[in-house]
Amino acid sequence: MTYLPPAAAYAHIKNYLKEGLSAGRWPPGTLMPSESELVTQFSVSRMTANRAVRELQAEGLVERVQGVGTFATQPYRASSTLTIRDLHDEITERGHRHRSEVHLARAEAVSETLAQRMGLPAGSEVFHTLIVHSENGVPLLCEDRYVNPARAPDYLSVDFTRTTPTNYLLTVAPLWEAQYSIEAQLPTAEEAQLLGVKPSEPCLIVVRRTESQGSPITLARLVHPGSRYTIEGSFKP
Amino acid sequence: MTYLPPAAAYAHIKNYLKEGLSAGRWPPGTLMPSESELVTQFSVSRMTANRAVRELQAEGLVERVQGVGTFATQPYRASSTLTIRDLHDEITERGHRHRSEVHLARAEAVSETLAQRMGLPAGSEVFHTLIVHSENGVPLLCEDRYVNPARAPDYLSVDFTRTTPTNYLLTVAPLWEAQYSIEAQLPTAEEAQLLGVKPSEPCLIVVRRTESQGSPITLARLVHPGSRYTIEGSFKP
DNA sequence: CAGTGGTCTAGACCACTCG
DNA sequence: GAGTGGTCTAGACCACTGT
Repeated sequence: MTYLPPAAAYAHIKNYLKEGLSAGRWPPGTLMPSESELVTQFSVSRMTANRAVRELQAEGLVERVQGVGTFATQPYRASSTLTIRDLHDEITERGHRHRSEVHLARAEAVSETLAQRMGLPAGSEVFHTLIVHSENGVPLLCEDRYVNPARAPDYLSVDFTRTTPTNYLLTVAPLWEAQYSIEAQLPTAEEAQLLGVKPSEPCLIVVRRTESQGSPITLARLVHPGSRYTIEGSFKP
Repeated sequence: MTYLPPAAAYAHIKNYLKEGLSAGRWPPGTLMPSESELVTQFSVSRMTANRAVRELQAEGLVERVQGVGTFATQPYRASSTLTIRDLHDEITERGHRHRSEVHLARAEAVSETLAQRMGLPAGSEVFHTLIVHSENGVPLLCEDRYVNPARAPDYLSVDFTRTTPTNYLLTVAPLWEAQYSIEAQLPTAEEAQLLGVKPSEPCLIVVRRTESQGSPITLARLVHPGSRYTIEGSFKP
């Protein structure tokens, strides 16, 4: 979106509708102008009006029902774009030094519960890594990760002091889907020791499971010391 | 998107490009097919090819540069849609009972630091509420909130045992922008007491600042007991 | 200059929903 | 049947980038 001749017509229409929504005309659930109304009101072709409304739909501001009309949405779903970044990039972008310590990297037989959580057949093998990431020498993340060998057969041969599992897995299987949970917990004794924090230090724990095209890729438990790490973000509707 | 005649042409093209990206053709940064190439390859009009590529751009899968071409993106930005839900809806959707206890609701003069954090002029007044939300009688959230009176003059007269501040503020000022941070911390002594947890219990703390059209709306500190609450979500690229 | 993306038009056909 | 959204076309003009 670099080309903005004083203003594109579809953008005009989008603005008009957005401001109207913001101002409370068209309360949630009410009918909004139809495409043909916009066509006459703004003297544009239908494709242009359509694009404006379709983009609002993609942004979640309106709902459209074929044969019926366009409706303002209940905006409590204020969805946002949470950017999951690779910790390595985050650190180096701050101009700091990132280092990884690999404490474990091996193949294991899956336990029953793990097989279930990952969606793997019982009795199969998984790759298991335990890596501590630090920023300028300060431990920032303890990453306990299981990987589906079928999706990343060379995983164990990767040098994780040079790249991160996240980064590597993105090259092997881009375009994934993920479920995550974020919670506050005390670390396990081992995690506390690896991170160099007291066992009583609250930690921010992200559990993330990713899959691609229906088959699981990885399950990771990311433990951050609460005193050293926060997730930040912003969103616009 | 209810109407899918066997398959829309633009969707065909999107799929073709997505699968190619997923398969590793067009590694990150490389040039992708131009619109005119897609036009001949798929026998469609340029508008149709354009729509396919434009939607991929909106999804963050490609970058486009006018006069140059379309490029595959570095996918480490795996952006997602984090849905900020109203706790009341979340609880009632589980079939449980939500109750709010209002511990504080008054106007105050802003402190200097608060004025700065909210982006308000020093010396002005703000509304301040402190509400504890519980699910089936168990405290789940301690909500400490400051509100800009200019944006919600009737805020203090709202009955917060019947609606939530989030809900009310959405009706007053829809379409907002927000910055948030998520961290793990110990609660303050007051918060621990209000939530009925030990002061040593890790808490998930979300600090959210919202504004709309450049003027601040509210600043909230949401404290959840770590043992009772997790943020969950999923995303697809 | 040729090639790219950014936008727009004036039609068109279709599927769906409602009265 | 009238009105809605969903899609598509075959052109067009423009701005930008490279060589």
